[in-house]
Amino acid sequence: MQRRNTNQRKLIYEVLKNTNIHPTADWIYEQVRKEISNISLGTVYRNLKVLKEEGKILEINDGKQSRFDARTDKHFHFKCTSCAGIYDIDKEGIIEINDAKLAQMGYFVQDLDVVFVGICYKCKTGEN
Amino acid sequence: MQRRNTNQRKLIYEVLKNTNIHPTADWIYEQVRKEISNISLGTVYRNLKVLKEEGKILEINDGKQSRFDARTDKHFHFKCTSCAGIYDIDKEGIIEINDAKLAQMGYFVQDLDVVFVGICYKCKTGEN
DNA sequence: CTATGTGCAAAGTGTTTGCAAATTT
DNA sequence: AAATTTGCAAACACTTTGCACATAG
Repeated sequence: MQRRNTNQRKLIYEVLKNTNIHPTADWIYEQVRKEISNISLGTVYRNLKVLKEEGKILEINDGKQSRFDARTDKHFHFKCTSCAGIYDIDKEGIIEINDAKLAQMGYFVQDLDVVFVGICYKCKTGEN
Repeated sequence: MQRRNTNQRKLIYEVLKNTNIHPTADWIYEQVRKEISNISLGTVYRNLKVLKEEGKILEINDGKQSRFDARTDKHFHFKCTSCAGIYDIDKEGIIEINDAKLAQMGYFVQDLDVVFVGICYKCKTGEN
């Protein structure tokens, strides 16, 4: 399939690249609406799906809603139980995995989803 | 709130304890229906919520559906991309986490969700 | 007896889709 | 010109909820 580079698609991707809050489709829709006021939510969903297929963005499953992330290099997430914020955690030096043991058990790991759950600095110190 | 031990609740919990497939609410509903034929899906959802509040079961978020797990001790999951099965992975000797570094970064970790994604033995060897 | 739980059906929420018109290439 | 994409609204899938009746304690 020969993809087109529509304004809608470009802008949706731009909006997502310029935030680090891992937004929902609805949040992206509201942002994009500021520029393309008659865009529909369906178009946002369709383009997020396309961008995901192209490997340009990731879908994060957070409860019943999907969130999206334009950062596609391998990294982890931290979810604050107080403010519900999702933060990026660089991979390096955080986790060590025993792949050999997993393979021995019959699980051939290709990917890894890690979500740390806890309290972020702001919430802990009452800065909010 | 003073909880009652209804047949519905007991059976839902039993069904979930006796499987390791991390079923959906609907699967549980179908099983329970074999014994209590007029139970409603709403009752299944309500009781799963109660059991979760009581800490007896866990809710696992898998795409748009919730799955449930009566195993509440700390463990990880492996999700096969081929058969979509979810398997339990014992915690021991699988992962090493640098909590100190995370705390240093301002993330105070209380819990950890890990999902390994890959191919299970059965799918890899074509046993299915 | 009374607070808690149930079955039912309707409503809610996030997401997807069919279609005719519009747009990209 | 042809194929892709759009806006719109309706449809969908999963989950929650209001209510009158039932039941555990």
